[in-house]
Amino acid sequence: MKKSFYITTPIYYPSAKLHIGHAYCTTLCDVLARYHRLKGDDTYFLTGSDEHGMKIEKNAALNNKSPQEFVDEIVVGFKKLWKALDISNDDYIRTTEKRHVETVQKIFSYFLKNNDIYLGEYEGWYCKECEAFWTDIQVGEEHLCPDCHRPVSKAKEEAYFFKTSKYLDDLLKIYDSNEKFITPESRKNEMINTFIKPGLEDLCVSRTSFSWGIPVKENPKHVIYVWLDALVNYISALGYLQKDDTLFKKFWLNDNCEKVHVLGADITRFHAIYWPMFLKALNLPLPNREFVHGLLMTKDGKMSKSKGNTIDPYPLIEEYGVDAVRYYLAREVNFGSDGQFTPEQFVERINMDLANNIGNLLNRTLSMINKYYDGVIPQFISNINNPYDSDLDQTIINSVKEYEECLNDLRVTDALIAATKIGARANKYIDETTPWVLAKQEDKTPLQSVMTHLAYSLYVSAVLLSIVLTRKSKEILLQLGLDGNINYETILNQHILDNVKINKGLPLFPRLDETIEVEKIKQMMNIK
RNA sequence: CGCGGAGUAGAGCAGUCUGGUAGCUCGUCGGGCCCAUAACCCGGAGGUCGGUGGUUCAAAUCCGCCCUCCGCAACCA
Repeated sequence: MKKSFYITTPIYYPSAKLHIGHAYCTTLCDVLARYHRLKGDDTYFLTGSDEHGMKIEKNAALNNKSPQEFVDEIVVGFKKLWKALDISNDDYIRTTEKRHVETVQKIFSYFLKNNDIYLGEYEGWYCKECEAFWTDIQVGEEHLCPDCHRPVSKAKEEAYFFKTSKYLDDLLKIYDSNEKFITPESRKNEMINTFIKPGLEDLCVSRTSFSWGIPVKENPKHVIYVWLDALVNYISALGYLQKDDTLFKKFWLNDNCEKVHVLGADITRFHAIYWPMFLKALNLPLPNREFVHGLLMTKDGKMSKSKGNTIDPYPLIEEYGVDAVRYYLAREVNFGSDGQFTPEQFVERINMDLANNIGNLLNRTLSMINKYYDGVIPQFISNINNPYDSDLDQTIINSVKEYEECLNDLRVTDALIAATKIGARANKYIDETTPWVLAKQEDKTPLQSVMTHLAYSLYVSAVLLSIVLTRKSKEILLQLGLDGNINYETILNQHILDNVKINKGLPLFPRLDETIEVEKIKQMMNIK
């Protein structure tokens, strides 16, 4: 049976402009989605926005707009950024859309009927800012919100609650049975130590203190509180409890479909604890993996408006191209740990991996094919007397294998390291075989094997990197004389370039002058 | 003692689970090559692995204590 793959980003909150940190997360998901499509898996990639809540209501009022107008405008900006970054999402879910609202309401009603949700009066420590209730242990002796450290106060409010106790055993079983359900593992331990061991409270799933939300049908003065609303996007977008639920059946209900949520550490709790419980209560399958990605920070620490150190992805895309930005994001920071954005590293990464390695390899190879073979790649042959040929062949096979293993395990960074090994090996191969010497020999067989090996190495590199270099990979194939279509099935076909007329063009990635470009980027960063 | 992460060559990191000649990328210095985008290839220098005490024949790696930095609380993946 054909494999399928469903991947989601968090749905971003439209209260401010997106910065490179959001681009980071979305790009990683996009790379994974493109990989699975490339491999021929049935793939569905979802992103979207989480548009309800008190903060939106407030911000809209400050701007003299209705909440809907307010979010509509911001969401246009979100979509524009994803387009600029070549994000290949199959759908974009907005929690204010009818399809989502209806699904959430149906789920809420079902939970009510099923006794998973009850109307209670909560008396507890309430943090107004976080819109959250906390336990005695959690607020401590000083009665501070464990989340925002502001003072909390005893509050009583009529509210609906989800009975977490009913599903706690299920949750622990999930953790035990699937080691990779939440990764990195430290995130799972954090959940257990911080929230489960101290005693998990029932989750408050409605609010009466604001109105910008999905109304509870049975009791319209309540709106459904953020997490029951937001998390459901992952299935409402597929048509769950809607007239047309083809996608939901095809992906979510499909045992052969790997379902992956990528998320930030700040929302781990909701994804790791409540989302599995909701799904259990609905008797639905669980996602296979919840991957908590690291933060892309600057030297001043985490990016934030107040620090003035946020980085807008647009100027970077304009100046260096979408391929370079995507490559930087996918390669620089080890997926799962925090990383630092510095202008120096940005420029260095592009120069080393893209200009010097793959770009220069293409340029020097095509020059030689022009010079020695009038621009036509000869038939692929291997020189048995040349140990370097078999070594390069082996490197390619190993790299492809490693690339697949890494991506199957969501390790994007490692996969790219594997992919760029081919270019590095091929550059070395040129020095080892000295084709300019071979060209002077009468027997052209050795030269032929070198040139065809180089061309093929470039072909494989282009295909592997196509999930990141959405445009330049095609460019490589075009310069090699192919039509620019990426096809993974032919990746191990060494004869794909036999007798193809190359079409040498400009350097793929011009080498950047570090001093000048670092200065430029620093200026971009100062335009707060 | 709030929770969590981190301290390894000039920079950024891997290695720590499963103790046993300290590794990668970049920079730097020297050499090579000339097909190429001052690129590519080879070699050298550079680290008492935050500190300290312990376990051990042996510790970056295991255990104890201490120090420093960062994130989780303000619009913020």
